[in-house]
Amino acid sequence: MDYLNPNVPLDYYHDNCPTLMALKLVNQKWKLPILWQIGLHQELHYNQLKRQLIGITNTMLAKSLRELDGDGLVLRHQFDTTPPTVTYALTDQGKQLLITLEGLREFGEIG
Amino acid sequence: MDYLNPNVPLDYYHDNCPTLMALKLVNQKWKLPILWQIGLHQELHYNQLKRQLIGITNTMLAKSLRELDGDGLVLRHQFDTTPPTVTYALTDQGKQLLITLEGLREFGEIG
DNA sequence: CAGGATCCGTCCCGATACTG
DNA sequence: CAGTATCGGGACGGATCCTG
Repeated sequence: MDYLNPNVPLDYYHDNCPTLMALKLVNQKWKLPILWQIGLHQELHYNQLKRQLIGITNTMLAKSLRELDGDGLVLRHQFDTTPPTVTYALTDQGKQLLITLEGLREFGEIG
Repeated sequence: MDYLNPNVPLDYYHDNCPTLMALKLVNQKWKLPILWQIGLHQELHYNQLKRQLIGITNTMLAKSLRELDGDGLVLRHQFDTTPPTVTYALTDQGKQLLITLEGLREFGEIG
């Protein structure tokens, strides 16, 4: 709780504070639901995933998955068949993040 | 981890899932820093708070404080003097939320 | 001292259409 | 099957100025 120094602008912390960095990983509409679904099924194909997430568009799903992959939360497995097959699974980090966020769930239920 | 039902659109969960609700409380640029600062000092005047948060504008600080108050995370104490004096403190919920988010800090440090 | 009002740029997100 | 390309609206955040 000692992240803020009066002489440093906030943007510095947004790029360095671990808590804010962790929050940024899931601060987009579909990211957490995507992580939940993958965690729930261990491994999912792109279209399987899309069917679970009612209302999501290809644009958002593909973009979110790319970012989650880049952030090391999900693992993309591509099989070079025709038609192509891709599956997504959680990394250990992704699993750890979901576990950590369970703490928030209890809070939300109280409030 | 069983929040998502294939037959229900996501917006429903955004308004009902405790985890997403808890996340929404702090999913704005200055909210968490504001909570940290108040928690750090127990109680702060508006301008004291503003001086700690380098770069924040009156618009954002006042708006964030109003919302945090409305969400039950901070407590606004107004003294009808001239000039007016207002102090902000954390509610028990606000304190609890900060404690919970400490879990995220550990995660961010690993990643 | 503690804000409110207004304007404005940016980025998130959705809709639609197309592809190796 | 698993995406990409493009367009557009709306919310979020910042800048500036004003006030009881």
